[in-house]
Amino acid sequence: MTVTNGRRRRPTIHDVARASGVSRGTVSRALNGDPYVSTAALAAVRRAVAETGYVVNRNARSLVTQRTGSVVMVLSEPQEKLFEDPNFSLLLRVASRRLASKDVALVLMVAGDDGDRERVVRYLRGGHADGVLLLSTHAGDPLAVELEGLPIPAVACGAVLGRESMIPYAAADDREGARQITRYLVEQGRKRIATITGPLDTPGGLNRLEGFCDVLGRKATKKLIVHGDYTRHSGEAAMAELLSRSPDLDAVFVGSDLMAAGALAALRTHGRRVPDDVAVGGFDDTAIASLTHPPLTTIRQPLERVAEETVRILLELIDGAERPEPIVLPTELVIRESA
Amino acid sequence: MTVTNGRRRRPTIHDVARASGVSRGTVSRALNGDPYVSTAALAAVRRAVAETGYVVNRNARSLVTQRTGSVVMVLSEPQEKLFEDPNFSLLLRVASRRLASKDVALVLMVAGDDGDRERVVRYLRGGHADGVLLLSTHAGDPLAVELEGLPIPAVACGAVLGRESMIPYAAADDREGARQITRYLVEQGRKRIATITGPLDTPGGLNRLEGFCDVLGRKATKKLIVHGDYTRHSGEAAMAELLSRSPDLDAVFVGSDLMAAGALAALRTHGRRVPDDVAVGGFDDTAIASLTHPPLTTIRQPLERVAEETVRILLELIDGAERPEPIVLPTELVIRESA
DNA sequence: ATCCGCACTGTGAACGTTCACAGACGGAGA
DNA sequence: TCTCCGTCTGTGAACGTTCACAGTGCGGAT
Repeated sequence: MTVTNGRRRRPTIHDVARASGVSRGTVSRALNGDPYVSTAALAAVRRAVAETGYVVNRNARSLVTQRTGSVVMVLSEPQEKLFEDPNFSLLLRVASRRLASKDVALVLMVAGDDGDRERVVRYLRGGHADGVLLLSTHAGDPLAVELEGLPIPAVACGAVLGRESMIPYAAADDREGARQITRYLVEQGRKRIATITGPLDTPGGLNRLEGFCDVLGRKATKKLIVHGDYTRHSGEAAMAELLSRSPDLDAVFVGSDLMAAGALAALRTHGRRVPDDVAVGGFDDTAIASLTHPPLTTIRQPLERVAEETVRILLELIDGAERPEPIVLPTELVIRESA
Repeated sequence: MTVTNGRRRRPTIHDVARASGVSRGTVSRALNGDPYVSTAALAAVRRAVAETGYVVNRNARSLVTQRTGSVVMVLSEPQEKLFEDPNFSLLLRVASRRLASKDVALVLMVAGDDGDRERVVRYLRGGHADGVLLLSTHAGDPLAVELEGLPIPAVACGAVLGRESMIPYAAADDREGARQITRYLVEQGRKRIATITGPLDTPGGLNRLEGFCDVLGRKATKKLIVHGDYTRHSGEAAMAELLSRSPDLDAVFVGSDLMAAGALAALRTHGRRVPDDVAVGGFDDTAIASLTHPPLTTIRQPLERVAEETVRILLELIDGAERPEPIVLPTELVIRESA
């Protein structure tokens, strides 16, 4: 319990060995749960550790084990976009918790431009992490390709388009979620249903559009499909575009809550009542969904579970497991007032 | 440029030494910018590094230098609260960028409960980081005290109440910001101005209340002050409470945008028009502020600069600088429609 | 009585760096 | 010619672990 050490130096395993009257090796074994340690030795070591305030030096350990006990979370978000994404904090929080419980440190790196990316690769090539967690990686992201050349397991949170077979992932079932809400709009008797998608190089953009088309079939004409970039502003612009193309539309499925908030603003500007004239469906069920007027009917993603599964897969991979199947988790329709 | 190494083993400094025809020591010197290296040797080393794809092993380096090249960011947010805080992503992003440019890794740890806290302290005591960045640390957080016992510099993003003199920080000028918006409400001719504060164990809670009182003086009666906890829901409840206490109030300064969104909902429920009957002022200028109806008049915090300064201070401290003065940065009134 | 295996322990080497030290070389000053 | 100094280089030791190996002692089977 002696917290303040008289010396400047931190206690080492030698100090513990001396204090407990056993050898370095035995201390190491006791600390790492090796079964071949007598109960007497174990107790002595425990006491000595408490006495000296010893904490293992991970650097020294890593040096010999070639394991770092840390993973990197890479955000490959081009610009400040991330800042607008409320899902991110949650993902980060869950992952960090999960990893901490296994005593694995979480290093965060942002890979916005080429320089960033190079830094990430250098860090990983240097062997400073045991694994990589990929967040919001777009189709064609060069990082995904570079990662495959490294002897370090990588798992994505949400599929990396075009690399689904190379990089394992856990994700929400975007396509089925889009089907759920589109079906709901149809059941409500809506006849002319449009959609505002996210960027088509993201799974959320592509898969949700596909789900939309699955339900509407040939009714999903080009005229009723506009693309946004997940920002509120793009939702507003896309909605205006849709209204000018098809003034008689009576419903719109928007690929994210934030864009839906923008769409609601545009609808108001154009004098449409929601949901009377136009029903609006969102996606994500972030905090924003209940803040809008009217509150959004939307699709809840099981983000906590996505994060948990992503981490689980990565840890298993680090422990030498074989490449797992992707995990796709069900979504849920949340009915509020906008549809 | 040889990316794929025939062997499994990563190249070490010995490999570079062999490839460049100089000794280990010279390679090390060349890599670390020691002036006593001939230009010929330097060039040879550079070439060999490129050839072998060598990356320094930080563990080995740390082992001898006693420096890790990484800092920990600790979020001491009790529950899922963080999830609701849109400032967090921004802070994280800026800090991560800033540190990356100095080749310092950012390790993220959440300190929600005692177990978490113990883990953080153990990690730091183990010497695994050169410094600590504190985020949203409340007054009386035991972590702040424990940190003072460690030989590792810590800097807070936003003051740690009660420890201002012990833990350096950079923060927005909460008090003056609150004065700005309260003054604005007064200038608009509002007579009975209430406030909803954040928790008083946070600087945002305490200082903004003080700024409010600075302007209103004895007019700031207990009856017109209610406390929330930064959640939307608490803002709604607080507003209802205020309306029942003082039905004739004509303005309210709410300590955060999210709570203000809740307050707006309560006002609507009670049939008050905003800003006609009651003017509402927020604080933060997060994305939410422009999503509400009407959009919020609020105070913008210079969060990017706060993050930058926090990181700067920490890095200087790590490099051996003396304890610096706290940095307080000016806020800005953003006028929208709610007041 | 001898031998074997089991439970446990101690020791030397290795992991990949940096750092302090000592030495080599060449040119300038005596 | 000799010495000295400044520049540059190589080498051994150290950082704090883990791991493989080589014991030791003891109880039970032969």
